[in-house]
Amino acid sequence: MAGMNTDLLIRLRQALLFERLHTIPELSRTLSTSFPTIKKHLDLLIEHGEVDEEDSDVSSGGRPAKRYRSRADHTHGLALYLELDAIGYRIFDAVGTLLTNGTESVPRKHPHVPALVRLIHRLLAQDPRITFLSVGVAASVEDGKVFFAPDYPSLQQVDLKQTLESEFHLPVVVENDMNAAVVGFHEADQNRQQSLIYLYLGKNGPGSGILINGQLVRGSSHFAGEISVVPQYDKMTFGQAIANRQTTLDVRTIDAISRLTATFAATLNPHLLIFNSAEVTASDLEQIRTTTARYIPETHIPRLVRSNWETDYLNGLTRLGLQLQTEQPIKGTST
Amino acid sequence: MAGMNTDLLIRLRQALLFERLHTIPELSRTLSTSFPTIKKHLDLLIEHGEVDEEDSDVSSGGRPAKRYRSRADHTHGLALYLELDAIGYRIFDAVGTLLTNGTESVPRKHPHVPALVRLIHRLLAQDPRITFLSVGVAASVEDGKVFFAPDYPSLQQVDLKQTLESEFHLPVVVENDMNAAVVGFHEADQNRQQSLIYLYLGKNGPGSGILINGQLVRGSSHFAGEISVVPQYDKMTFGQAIANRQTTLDVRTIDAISRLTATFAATLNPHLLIFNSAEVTASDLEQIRTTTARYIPETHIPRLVRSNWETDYLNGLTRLGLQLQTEQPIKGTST
DNA sequence: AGTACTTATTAAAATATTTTAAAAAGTAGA
DNA sequence: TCTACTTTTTAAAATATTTTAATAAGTACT
Repeated sequence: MAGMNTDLLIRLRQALLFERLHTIPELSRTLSTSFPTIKKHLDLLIEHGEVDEEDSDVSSGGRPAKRYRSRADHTHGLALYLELDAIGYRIFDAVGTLLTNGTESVPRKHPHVPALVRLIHRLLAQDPRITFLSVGVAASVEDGKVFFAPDYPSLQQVDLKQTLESEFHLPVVVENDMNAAVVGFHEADQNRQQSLIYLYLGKNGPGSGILINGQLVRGSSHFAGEISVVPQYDKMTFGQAIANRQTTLDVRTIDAISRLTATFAATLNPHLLIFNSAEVTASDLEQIRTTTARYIPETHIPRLVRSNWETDYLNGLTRLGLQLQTEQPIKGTST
Repeated sequence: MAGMNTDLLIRLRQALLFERLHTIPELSRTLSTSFPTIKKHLDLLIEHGEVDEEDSDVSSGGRPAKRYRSRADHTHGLALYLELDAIGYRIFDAVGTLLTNGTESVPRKHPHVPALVRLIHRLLAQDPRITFLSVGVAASVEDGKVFFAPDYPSLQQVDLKQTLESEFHLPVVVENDMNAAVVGFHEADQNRQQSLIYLYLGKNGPGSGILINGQLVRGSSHFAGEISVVPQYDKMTFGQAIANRQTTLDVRTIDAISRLTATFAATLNPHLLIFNSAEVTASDLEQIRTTTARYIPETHIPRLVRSNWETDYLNGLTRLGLQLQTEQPIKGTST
C-alpha cells in the first residue's frame, strides 16, 4: 500500500471502466502520468482482484501493448427504482452487465422506505457480493436527500442516502429519474456528446434531464428541467399543450414539442435531443424537425433521436453506482 | 527553474488573482499541495516579480500568515471591443485596474481588422509594457475564430486570434460580447453564483450569455443564447414581442420578459438573471418578478438584478485577458 | 511581564514520481 | 531467416513532493 496515490487509483479505475482505455500508454497519456507510475498503481489493482491482465493488443507497428480490464466478477451492484406501486431492481456485475432483475410490488398509499429496506435486505442475503446501492426516484434530489416528491409523499424531505447508508453500511447514490436517464444515454452514446437533453412527455406531465458540458444541470432550487410550465402560447404552457394528446401525436402536440425544441436550441443549443421511443415515433420526429425549422434555422436544430427510456434510466443508475464504486477507498491488502 | 511544476504555477497565479487567496495555508488547502511546495513556487513568482510579499495578516489566534499578492505593475494588458463604427479599448495592469481607455472611430462599411491592427500598433508603441490582448465582438466565436457576425461582414470567418497573434506575437483571446459580460459579472459577484444568465434586450434584437456550473455555454453550433427566436405566443417569438417597446417598458414587453424568465427557471433554474440597468428599471424588475410568478412558483424564480452592461463587458474582457496571462509559461530567470 | 496556547514557517528526512536509458517484443521488408 | 525499425516494458538514477518535527511568531490570560 505504500506509495499509492488514491486519487490516481480512482482516475485509473474510471478510465478503465468508463473511458475505454486499456493499455498503459493510453492511460499514461490521458491521465498525464508516467508509465512507471501507471504500472505501479495498475499492479495494485491487479493484486486486489479489480483488474485483469489480458493478452496483448494487436500491434500498431511495434511491440503490442498489454490490455488491462476491470474484472467483471470483482463485485456486484444493486440498482433500485421506485415506481408508484412497485420497486424495480437490477443486480449487475463490476462492469455493469445485468445479472438479475425483478420487481416488488408496493401496495398503493403504503410508504416506500420500509418496503425498500426490506427488499434490499432480501436481495443482499440472496447475493452477498453486492457492495453498493444506486436508487432512482421521480423526485428532486440533492446530495441523496429527496426534496420535492409530489408523487411520493412518504419520501418528502427524506435523506434517502443517509438512511440507507446507516442501515446497510454500503455506499449509496440517489438520483432523479430524468437525470439518471440522461446519464445512461450519455454513457451508451458512442460519440459521448457533451450537451444533451432527455425529453419525457409522461402521463402526469413532462420532465427532462439536462446535461451540459458533460455535467448534470440541477438548478438553484432543484427545478431544472421542469419544462411543464414553460409558456408557449398566448394561454398555454408546454404541459397544457401536450396534456390532451393521444397515443398518436396530433399536429398541436407536434407544434408544442417543436416550440420546446426551438427553445432549447435557442438557449442551450445542445447536440442532441432524446425522446422516449415509446412516446414518439420516427415519423413524429421527422415532423418535429420540419416544424422546428419554422422557428429556427435548420443548422441549429439539435439531432433528434429516439431511445428506450427504461433502458437508459437503468443504465444511468448502473453507471452512477459504478461511478460511486470507483470512488471507494481500496481495502487494505493482506500485506 | 529546477523542480517547478508549470501547472501548479498557473493554478497558483489564478488562486492569487481570481480566488482571493493570499496566504500559504489558504493556497495549500485549496490547491491540495503541501506548504513547502507552495512556498517554493511562490518564491519563484516573487523572484520573477509577479508576486509581492506583504505584511502579515491579522492573527486568527496564532502566528499570523504572510500575505502574498500579485504585483499590479508586473505587466499591462489591452482589451478591445468592436462596435459598428468604432473600436473601444482599455489598458489595465496585472490585477485588472484601469489605466487608460478610449475609442477610435471606424468609418461605416470599412473593414474592422485593418483598423484594429493599426490601433493596436499605436497603443503598443504608446505602452510597451502590454503583453496580452483581449478582444470582444458581437459575433459567435470559437477558439478565437469568428463564425457568424451579421453586423460585421468583414469579420465573417476570420480567425481573429490567429491573425493578431501572428501580427503582434502576443497571446490573444477573442470572445463574444455576451459571454464576456456574463464572465465579467460573475467575476465581480461577491457570491460567485455558479449559474447565471445575462439578458440583453438590444436595439437590433436581444441576446444572452449563459454560465452554468461555472462554465460558459457555447452550444453545438454557436447558437446558445440566441433568445430572440424563442417562441412565446401563438404568433410571436420573444424577439418580436419586445421589438416595439419604448424606453419605458409596457405591459406586453414585461410579460414577454417574464415568460422568458419562467422559461429559464423551468429549464436551467439559474441562481441569477442579470439585466442591463440601462434597459430595465428597478420597478420593471419588480413587475417582471410578479408577472413571472403567474407562470411558476415564486421560490424557483431566479434572483433578478440590474447591472451595468458596459462595465461587465469590459470587466469580462479584462478577466479573460488576465486569465490568458496566468496561463503563459514563465520566462526564464537570469539564473 | 510571564506562561500557555495557537498557528505559520522552515529544514530535514522519507516518500513518490518522472526522466532516461536499456532491454524486450513485436512487425515488415530484404 | 535476418536486419532494421517501431513500440512497450523494465530498471536505475534524478528529481519533486510530502511528511514530520523543530522553530518562529504571534495571542490571550494570569
